[in-house]
Amino acid sequence: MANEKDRYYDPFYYNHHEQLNHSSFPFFRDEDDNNNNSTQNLQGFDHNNPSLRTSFTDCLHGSMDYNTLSRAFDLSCSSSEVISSIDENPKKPSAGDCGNQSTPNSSVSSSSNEAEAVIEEDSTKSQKDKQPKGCEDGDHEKPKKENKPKKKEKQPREPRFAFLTKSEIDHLEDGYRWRKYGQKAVKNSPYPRSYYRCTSQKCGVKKRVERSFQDPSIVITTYEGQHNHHCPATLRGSAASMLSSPSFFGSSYMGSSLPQDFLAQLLPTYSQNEHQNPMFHQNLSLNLHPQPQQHQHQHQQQFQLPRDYGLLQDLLPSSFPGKQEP
DNA sequence: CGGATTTGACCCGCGC
DNA sequence: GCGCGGGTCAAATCCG
Repeated sequence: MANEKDRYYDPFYYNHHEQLNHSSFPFFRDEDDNNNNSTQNLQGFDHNNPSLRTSFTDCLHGSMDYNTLSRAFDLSCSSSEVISSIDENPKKPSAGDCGNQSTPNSSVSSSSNEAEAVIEEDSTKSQKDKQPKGCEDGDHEKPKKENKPKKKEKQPREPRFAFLTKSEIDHLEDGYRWRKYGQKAVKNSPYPRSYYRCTSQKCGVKKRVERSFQDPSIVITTYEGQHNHHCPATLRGSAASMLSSPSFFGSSYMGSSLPQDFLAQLLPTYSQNEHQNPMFHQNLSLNLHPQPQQHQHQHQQQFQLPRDYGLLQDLLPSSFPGKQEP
């Protein structure tokens, strides 16, 4: 079914419709201002332009994981490799609060390995998963399924972000601890889909991991929700604390020359911590110019631009390559 | 022994 | 209403 919903939902839609490629990829904003702005191509963003590629990727270079960036950009946390973000939500999700992070849109992530795309899935599907069916509501000791929880009111699902990652590792390390709670065979795919939940108490973040059957080297990781706690296993030191701070962007960096200044400062700091960052060892070797050299980089890293590219545009200095002039 | 994973069963939404 | 498929539960099992 190639309806609009699937179009946004299915990562492969973009691959197959070449809306998502290295020369242009769309950014969907989950704005109320919907639709006219629902798609935003990165005019002037030439991924083949080395200077541009490096300007952004360099900064994130191998040293930042998606958690870091997502925090920095007020995103939900997720794992590796991201290049672009697509929001299928025609309307503002406004959910996924889980606490502090409330600034909408914008999604940036970095990762290891070579990412193909990032898609924010929508919350229109069922949300029965919102609450555990048969859990603690007292009256059904024989929980197992026959508890008809009297029509839970339709509660919007958390925004979801799907990451396409080129990796041989299914479950990519992202610094958070996950517990697998399910696995399902995927229709038309020999590869199963795994379901994980954040092990942190009161953190309802979930993620699904599956491998593309069309390109088995690609792992599709879908995050749902936002962590309401700090990443337990990642960034230590200054970069971590800086990025973890909700006020980070709200302070001196906001509204100024964000990417270059911010990233320029960030990178060195973080790089010092490379050896401390577990992710770095695992899959953060970076290849800024993906070329036939995969043999030496089993995992390559790229990252994604903020989902709300428009917002980023505002923050970009005019000298930033690829910045759109108003 | 406690936590994580596996896995079959079940629930639920959706399309026909 | 029925079947399908996605998502979740929870008992069993594994593992450090």
